[in-house]
Amino acid sequence: MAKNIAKNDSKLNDSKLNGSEQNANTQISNSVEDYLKAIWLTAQDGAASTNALAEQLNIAAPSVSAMLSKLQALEFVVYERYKGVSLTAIGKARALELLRRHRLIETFLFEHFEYSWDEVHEDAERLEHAVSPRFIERLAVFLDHPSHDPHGDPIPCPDGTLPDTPNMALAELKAGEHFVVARLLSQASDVLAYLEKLKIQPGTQLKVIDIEPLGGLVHVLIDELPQALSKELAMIVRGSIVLSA
Amino acid sequence: MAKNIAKNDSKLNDSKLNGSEQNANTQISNSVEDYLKAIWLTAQDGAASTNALAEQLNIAAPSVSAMLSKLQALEFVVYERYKGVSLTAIGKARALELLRRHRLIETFLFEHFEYSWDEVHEDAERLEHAVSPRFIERLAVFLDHPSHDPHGDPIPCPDGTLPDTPNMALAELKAGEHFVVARLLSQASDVLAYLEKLKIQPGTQLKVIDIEPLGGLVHVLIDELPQALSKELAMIVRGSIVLSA
DNA sequence: TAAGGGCATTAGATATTTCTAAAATTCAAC
DNA sequence: GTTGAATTTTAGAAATATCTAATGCCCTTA
Repeated sequence: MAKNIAKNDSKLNDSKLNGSEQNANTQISNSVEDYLKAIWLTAQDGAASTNALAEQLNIAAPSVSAMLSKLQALEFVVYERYKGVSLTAIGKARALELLRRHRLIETFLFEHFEYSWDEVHEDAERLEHAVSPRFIERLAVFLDHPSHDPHGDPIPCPDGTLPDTPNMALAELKAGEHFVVARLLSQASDVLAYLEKLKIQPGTQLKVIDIEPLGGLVHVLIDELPQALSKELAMIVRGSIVLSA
Repeated sequence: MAKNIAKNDSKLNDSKLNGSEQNANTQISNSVEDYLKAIWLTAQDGAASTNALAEQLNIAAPSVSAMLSKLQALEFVVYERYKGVSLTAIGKARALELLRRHRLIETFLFEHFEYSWDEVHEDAERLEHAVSPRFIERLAVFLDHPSHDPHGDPIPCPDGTLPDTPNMALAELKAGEHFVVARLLSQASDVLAYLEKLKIQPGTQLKVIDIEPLGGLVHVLIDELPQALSKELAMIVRGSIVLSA
């Protein structure tokens, strides 16, 4: 079926797409959902490359190619061979809806089922495809409509907007500044576990003692204790400057 | 692949099954899980017919035939062409594990997410395939290890045993006897809604006023109010006799 | 501007689960 | 026992999503 689509594709092809109108509310497969989410996570509002998606999804690049043609036919993406792919309004809405499910589920597992920070992701990854709109609505009420998940990532609202999220990197601060951590830009469990050991989590307050000039090593004070973070690690710690100590 | 299996099958075929030992803990598909559960629900410890399974699963009979051959090869069932199918010990364990997931999830949705009695089933049907062992373990703790779900159905224990469940049919009582409802043997939402309207639910106490001799109509007293149930309906209301009023 | 490397796509195949239509089997009734 | 209806299975096909191997495209570098 990917072949047929690809053949129609060969010259110019915005004409006569088959599944035209009904895709705003159509039931879509887990795979399609995953691709849409991956495109959003990879490119936000820009264009994602096939290889980047293949890596994000852990799927071989040719499989991604075939699926992109299918998503194009479904009008979830705009895709030009060899040029990358980006989400249409409908595709983006679907991606954000899935992201909302994912992050609400993570929040629930973390707050009520005593999951550790790095355990939530893989379970949420499967549950997000299985929950109904009713479940998500009730879950949001149960959690009292949180705006951010345990990693500090914003939870998309039902209307498709994203809550504001402090996004300054710890690595960009200057000596003497005070900082409150809002978000950790990583899903890697070893990274999260390391940061947890340093007591760096959403809500943590810290002070920058000094920044090493060459490698960008960041010296901070957390709970009166001095700690050091590499520039790379300090780049994924996001938050905002605070004025008073 | 079903064809290959079927061909090997033709004469006698308990020899050289391929996936022999590892199926006790192997990851199995949603479909396979559903079939195992359906076999258990249809036949408990006996043998289920192809058509009965097809109806239970809402799948065409030939599809069921093919799948049964596959389940046989996986050693989850004992299956003889034209003779019906029954679960092996491994298959039964898998079925009960899924049933445990299903009923714990139903209990959760009912007790904490304000699902109505008849809403829980369809959501549980999808979630049961998506939850991890960790999730179920935490859920059981969260719910304080319930023995029965909102319908009064027993929740299998992790070791594969089933809690005792009062199982006398309301239709089998005699005039003057007192009864406490434990279980409603139906998943049909119209049936459940009707019984809810009559205030007949697990825990309800009632008294039998009279039983109509020909059609078996049952007259009962619930909360001082007289009600009448058909024999058919009174057959799915299960529970136990109580001595004191 | 020609070559080469890297990225992306086509080609061809496999696994899984399902369907409808047609053939086979079973079993009960005559 | 034979027949006929009901049940069950085989045959053949389709949809979905994935893979590896081979080819095609693009763009930088010389």
